[in-house]
Amino acid sequence: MALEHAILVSLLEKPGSGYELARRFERSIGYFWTATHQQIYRVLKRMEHDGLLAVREVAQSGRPDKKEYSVAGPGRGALAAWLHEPIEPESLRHDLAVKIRGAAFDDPAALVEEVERHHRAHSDRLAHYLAGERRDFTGPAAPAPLDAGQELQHVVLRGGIAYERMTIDWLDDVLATLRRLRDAPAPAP
Amino acid sequence: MALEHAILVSLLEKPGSGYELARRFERSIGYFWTATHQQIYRVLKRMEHDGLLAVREVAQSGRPDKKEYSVAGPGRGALAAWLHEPIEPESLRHDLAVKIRGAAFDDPAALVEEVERHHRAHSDRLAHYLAGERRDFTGPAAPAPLDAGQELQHVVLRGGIAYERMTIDWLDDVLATLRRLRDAPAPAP
DNA sequence: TCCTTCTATGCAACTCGTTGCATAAGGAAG
DNA sequence: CTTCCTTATGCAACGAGTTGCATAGAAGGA
Repeated sequence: MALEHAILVSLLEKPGSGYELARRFERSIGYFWTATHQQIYRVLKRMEHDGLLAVREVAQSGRPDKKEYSVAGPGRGALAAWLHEPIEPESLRHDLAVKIRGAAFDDPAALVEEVERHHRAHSDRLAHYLAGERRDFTGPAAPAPLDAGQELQHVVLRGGIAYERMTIDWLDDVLATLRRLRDAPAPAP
Repeated sequence: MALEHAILVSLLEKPGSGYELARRFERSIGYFWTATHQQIYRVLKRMEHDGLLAVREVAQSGRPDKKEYSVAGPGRGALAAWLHEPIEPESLRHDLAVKIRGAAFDDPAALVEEVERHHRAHSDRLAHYLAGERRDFTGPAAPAPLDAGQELQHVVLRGGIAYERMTIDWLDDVLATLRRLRDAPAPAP
């Protein structure tokens, strides 16, 4: 049910349509929770039916009409209730780690290219996060002082930055290990 | 389909029953991929039906019989094929981050306890990983030199250790931010 | 003696999430 | 003029994952 809560937070930060939410889930909020537009539309419909959200039909010129969703009173209540109940520390789902352990039963060197691809992807994300941090929080165009909401968004973004930095360092470690296994003769078991 | 591959890797490392796999998914492999016993039993059945796995009924004394699964030829092939096809860099699902952003619309201070709980859980996991590293890879009882499979298991474990260290540092940052927001008067928007 | 825990497997019902497809109007590129 | 991209919403089918429950023998503690 965490998608519901992510939607509530995003709509509290700024009301918007399903389409707009889907795009936010490719950026910002999506760094910590992903969803496709299908899922978002379905959940929005259910949440509106349950009275958590209010809809407003917005006619637009030059583009299709949209339904703008905003959080209703019970939606705020549902979010508050969730915030006060404890959640389990998340567990990772890291398929690359599975692949690396699997490489022992195949050719470890064949993974080098794949790991390099991931390395580039994480470097790109890091650059993107750092640009966002300068733009919204630490650069000259950023508001000062920050309000509570911005402070919290910033600390979450710092988590994303720390995650990408850690991952990049680890992928360097993985690459060094794969290359060592490729170049060194395998020791007898 | 990544659960299939995680199961293949785990069974190649050591054949075992569904029950044993479920316990491995609470430790070792489960640090990077989680699954309940229901899912494991269902997927094992399907994989056996598809010819990826072989089963052997093992009678035991003093406990129920078990079905020991091992990887069949086509299973090895399926794993190799997966290893050679590129996968998308994973995206996080971090509900605590959603909660932190949501705290802007509730009481940020109310999250302190929850974040401290997560801090303790991650510290415990880190201690657990470090103990495993000493036992299997760096301590006096560890084999030397390590073979390729052990080197790869070690680099994956180093990733888990780096992740926990990074998370603990970030949670310290989160706690400092929450306490600052609690103690400082909110600046006018 | 009863109650719980451990080993071991499984069904049924449900929600969550993905993939493929469909529609429809406007604008930009070729 | 056609093709592609963007905005905007949605259905249908499937696969992934969770939750609750059931069974059953052996061991161990209250």
